[in-house]
Amino acid sequence: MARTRIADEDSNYEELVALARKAYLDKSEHPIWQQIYDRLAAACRERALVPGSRLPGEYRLAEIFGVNRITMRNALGRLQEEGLLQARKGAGIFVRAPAQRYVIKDNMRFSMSLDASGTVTTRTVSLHRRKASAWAREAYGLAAGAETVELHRVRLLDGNPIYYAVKEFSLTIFPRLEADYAEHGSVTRVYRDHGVTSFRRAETRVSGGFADAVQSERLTLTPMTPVILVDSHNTDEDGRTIELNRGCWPLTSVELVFSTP
Amino acid sequence: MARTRIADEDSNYEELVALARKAYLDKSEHPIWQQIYDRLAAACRERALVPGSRLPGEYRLAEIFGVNRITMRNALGRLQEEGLLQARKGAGIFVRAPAQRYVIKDNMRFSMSLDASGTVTTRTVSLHRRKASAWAREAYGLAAGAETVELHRVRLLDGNPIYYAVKEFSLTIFPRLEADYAEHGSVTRVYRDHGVTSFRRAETRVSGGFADAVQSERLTLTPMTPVILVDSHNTDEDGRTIELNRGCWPLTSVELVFSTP
DNA sequence: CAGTGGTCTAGACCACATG
DNA sequence: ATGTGGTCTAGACCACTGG
Repeated sequence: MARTRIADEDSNYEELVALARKAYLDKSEHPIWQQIYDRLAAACRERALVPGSRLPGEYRLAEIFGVNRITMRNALGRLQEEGLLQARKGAGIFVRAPAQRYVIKDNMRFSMSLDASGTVTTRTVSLHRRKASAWAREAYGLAAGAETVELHRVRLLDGNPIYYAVKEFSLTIFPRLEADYAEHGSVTRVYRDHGVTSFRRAETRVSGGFADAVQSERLTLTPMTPVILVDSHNTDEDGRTIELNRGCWPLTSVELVFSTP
Repeated sequence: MARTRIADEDSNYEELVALARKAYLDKSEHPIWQQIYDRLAAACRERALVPGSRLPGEYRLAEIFGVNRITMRNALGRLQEEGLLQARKGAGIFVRAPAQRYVIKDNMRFSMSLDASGTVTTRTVSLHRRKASAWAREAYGLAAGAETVELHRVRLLDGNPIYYAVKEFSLTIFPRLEADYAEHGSVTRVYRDHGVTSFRRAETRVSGGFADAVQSERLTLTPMTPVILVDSHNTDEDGRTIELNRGCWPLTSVELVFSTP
């Protein structure tokens, strides 16, 4: 593994030197940092820089591109905002997968379905009890001290995280949730095992914000990166709320489609 | 007018001095720029800094807060990203209205309705013909050289721009659009005058991006600020597409709600 | 411990908007 | 003509990550 990483870094190095070779345009019209940004952004999107691999350090990069470290940082900062790179203090700068734009159809009847060209997998981060949130208390009609179950999951496209969601369930509705989910790893399976055969997306709220520490870690983004937030809840056929969900996407990685049936 | 602006700037100055008076916390835990950012963000949200007014220059601000100009710029940069401030080269730094989060309900039957605590007004930026876009050619079934009409509008809350939209119409469907809209300033009126009495939102696509030059100017944002983009189209009762719309919101200013009837 | 990214300072030149 | 924000350089110290 370390073997391939080194190979990746080496191939990155050559690619970067090639990118830096071209002369800069007149800097009064196009700032140097923007030209560097453009070249790196293009390289990321073309996968000329290997997703998951590490870049040389900032001093080295500045040297390669023939600019001051601060100028280099300016370019790197924008690339992080767009989710093309992720810098980790003490560790280095890593190439993220370029943001393919996902198309998510929310048909208001079932859960979101996802159109993607790659392979989508799900990783369960944690499943644990907590004191019910205010949202949950209201939606499920719980008393102040009640417990709920929180499920944290990350969706990955070809191994790259693109969606982080936190779900909160009522133990009154799904008493065997923990064992059930642990065994099958599926929420719809939990539904079925508790007699819920039909459900629908009752409401979806979309807003924007900036990734907090947890969200940025899960999505391998630099903290404070802009994200799209999705709050939603599902109801069963009787109109009872059975699931609360709060999801988070890198800003440019998703396109949510709402259409009439 | 210049009178009140000066008064605003003076009151800003005193507020800023007050904000800078408090000692900074240990900077190894909380970076100085972040502490300055926090204080200014809070002041903007409380409207302690007057929306629309100008701040002192960066050198002066740095002096007030007792830091280097670059450190000050770091804080100011984040505030611009969040749409709390707007810097204009050569002109100064201006206070934007704090981003109240709007709740927009899209019920899939009529056009979006907007819940806001203030007064919403609409400003028409331009109405002109253009060569049909690819999107319009496909949606309206137009030939390659066909003309369409483009309408640019800005929505304001209490005078502050929060939404910028570009609509593209077919002249085949609305031949008298230009005169009609010029006279009444209403799209639904244009619909009615052309015999369209019932219509619905057929599809809404939500995504994220970064404001281009035009969008940032219309929304009084600093260029490259993150925004939420909304593409949608309306159809008449026969299912024929009659309107294409591309809208743009400052990232944290809107919450789009999609719910089942 | 060495190397990394994060922060901060100091000083300089430029293009632009405004009066 | 002046002052503005935008850019760039040079050098420094820190906290963190990793081997």
